[in-house]
Amino acid sequence: MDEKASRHPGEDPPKVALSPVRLQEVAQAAGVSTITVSRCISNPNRVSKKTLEHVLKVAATMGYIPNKLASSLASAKSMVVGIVVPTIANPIHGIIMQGVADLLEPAGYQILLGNSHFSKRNEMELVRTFLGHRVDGILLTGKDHAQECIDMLARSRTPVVEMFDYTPNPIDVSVGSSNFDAGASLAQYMMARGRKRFAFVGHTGLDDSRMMARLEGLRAVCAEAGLAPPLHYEITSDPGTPTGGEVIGAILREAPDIDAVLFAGHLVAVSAIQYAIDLKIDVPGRVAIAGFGDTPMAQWIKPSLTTVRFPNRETGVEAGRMMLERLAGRTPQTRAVRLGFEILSRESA
Amino acid sequence: MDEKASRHPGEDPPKVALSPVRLQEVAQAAGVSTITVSRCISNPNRVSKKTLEHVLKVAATMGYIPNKLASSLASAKSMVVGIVVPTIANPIHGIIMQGVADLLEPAGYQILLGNSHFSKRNEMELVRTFLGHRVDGILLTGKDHAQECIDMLARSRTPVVEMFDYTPNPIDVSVGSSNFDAGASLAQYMMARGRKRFAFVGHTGLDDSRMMARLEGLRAVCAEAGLAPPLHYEITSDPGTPTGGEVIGAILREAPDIDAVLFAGHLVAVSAIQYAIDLKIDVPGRVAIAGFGDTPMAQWIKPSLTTVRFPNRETGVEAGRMMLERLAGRTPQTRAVRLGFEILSRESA
DNA sequence: ACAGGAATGGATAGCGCTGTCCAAGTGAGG
DNA sequence: CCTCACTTGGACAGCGCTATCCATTCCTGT
Repeated sequence: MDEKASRHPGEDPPKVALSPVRLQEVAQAAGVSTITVSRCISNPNRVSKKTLEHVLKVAATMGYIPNKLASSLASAKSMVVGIVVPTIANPIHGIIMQGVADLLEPAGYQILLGNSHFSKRNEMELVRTFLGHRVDGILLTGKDHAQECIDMLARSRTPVVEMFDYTPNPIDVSVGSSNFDAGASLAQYMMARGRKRFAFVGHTGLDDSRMMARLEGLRAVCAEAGLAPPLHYEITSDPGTPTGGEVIGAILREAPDIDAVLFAGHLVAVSAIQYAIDLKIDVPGRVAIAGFGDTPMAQWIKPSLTTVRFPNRETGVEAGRMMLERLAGRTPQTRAVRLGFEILSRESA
Repeated sequence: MDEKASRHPGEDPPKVALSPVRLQEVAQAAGVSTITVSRCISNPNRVSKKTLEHVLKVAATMGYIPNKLASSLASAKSMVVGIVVPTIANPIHGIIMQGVADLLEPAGYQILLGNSHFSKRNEMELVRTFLGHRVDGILLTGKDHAQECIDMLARSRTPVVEMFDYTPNPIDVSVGSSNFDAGASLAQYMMARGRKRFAFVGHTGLDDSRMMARLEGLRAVCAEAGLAPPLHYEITSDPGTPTGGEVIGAILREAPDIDAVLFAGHLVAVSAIQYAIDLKIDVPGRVAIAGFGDTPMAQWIKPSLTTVRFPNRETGVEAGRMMLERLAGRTPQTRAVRLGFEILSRESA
């Protein structure tokens, strides 16, 4: 009926891949106009029940799958949100993403995923790509971003949720916990139990600013209490192969007055406890050990690990909720949501 | 110059969101045609160096971000691949995905992510959605899928990589390890060390068929060796809160001749060892304990856990490699790649 | 029986880009 | 100086869908 539908069966042999069924073909088969089929798919209540059922049946029979590319282009809504994490291999980000996904997927949004590998530059490139895909929203991990990235985001008017770290000045909206506060609280917890000389073990390099913020929190509390500034031991292990344990012996040898060691990661902290047991170091008698982040193992080990639990899943869920709000065109009254953390007081400190 | 470009500056006030710069506007500003700009973006070597530089500079100045929706629609190539995992919260899938992403991202592909929550029905819906987005390829976790999903995939002619489980009959191509073989190998390892009476602990419910396959492998080896069939203890804990430890006491009480316990998960196995120590059960003297899957903790615990290491990252990398092959239009000679596993012989068995 | 409005379906014109085909410019050889 | 191959840029026609506006139909109240 339309010359545009230049699919002359039999004229030339079908291409290698049989091209997918189009809206127009469904319309033709169902004896209605294209727009009616369109409405059946995306606006069912603008069509009578009878037509709807008929069209849907024809569409199903033909195996019709609407082309989202075309619909997104025409409607300027992609129903896709982009999310940037430093690395998916880290379960923390997996859990946060799961929280996000659990909110967004039921609402009909798809997730475009990108790994920044802790690089602001990569993050910016990912944001550019996402913007190219005309995502309806973008979730970013952390609070520090390239200025160019921030500008690009602002110009695009795309809803942005920054998550994980608490920041009072988000690009758009944000949700997270304060690592400075976590470090400070853990220090206070230790001091309340009589600890006076602190060491901090972690690698503050690549992993954005979180580790550093924890150390800063510890430092601030020590300074305020008139204690000696904490010793800082940098370890540069890949995740999964911590040498954190080895460092505990060295610390006690080099600085025997140390009576509390904070490990930036939970994995290192657990391994340190194991090492301490092997070395017959009394934990927490001789030295208290604590970490950041929780893991099942932390409670099974003897002595069990005192640590800070961050609400990762809650962060993801809240981030998803906020994104949904922004996607609906609303602006939440609190643009920066501060989530707490919990000191799990166990045996090691 | 073109009436179609109906953006009369100043005629009516700009809309709430300043609409993004279009190819045509860049072309106009650079004094070239639209197609030339298009080529500068996606086919730079079809344009003279001089024009290229000029156009790129203009585009950068204007903050031009090409609309991938439009380009994908026009070129029938989206540069997006979809990937379905049961849940991103599980680090195993995170690691596999990281492997996939490490191959695909540098090649310019974006990743559309979906969680099936262990449901074939959800998986099918995700596949349908992905197909709607006209992804260039789809990666699926596991080897069991809804028939309708398989048919849909076949009809679409989209490259498909099934990963994680080994299957000799993939929809398209596949890569993974055999859980049956892993169960069998671990059983043989145990038998070679004199173990005669086996128990298997795990929850074979939700988590697709992997746990079951491991048990089947164990069963087959027991049968072949003329041993009593293994006892099967079902535990139904959520991940992260295993009650695996508690079951070990019960097993030894109910079936005192058991001298080897296989745990379907590594987390449960580690917790079981902790419990065994508490209960003063001699491991591996009284009973050997082993698991599937490795975790840093497995080697730190005393006694350290004998377990099967699956090459998760390698699986992801190989899956990414195969996808890239298929995306390039090539079909690898081996359509089903069988990756091995490694029995990490440690102290607990 | 008939106006008035809701409910329903259709025609038209793009969304922003690229594939295809063609025109113009460029340089080497005769 | 002209022809021929080659390089470079452009015009045109869609990709498959939806927004907008318009034409029906169908029901209600008077």
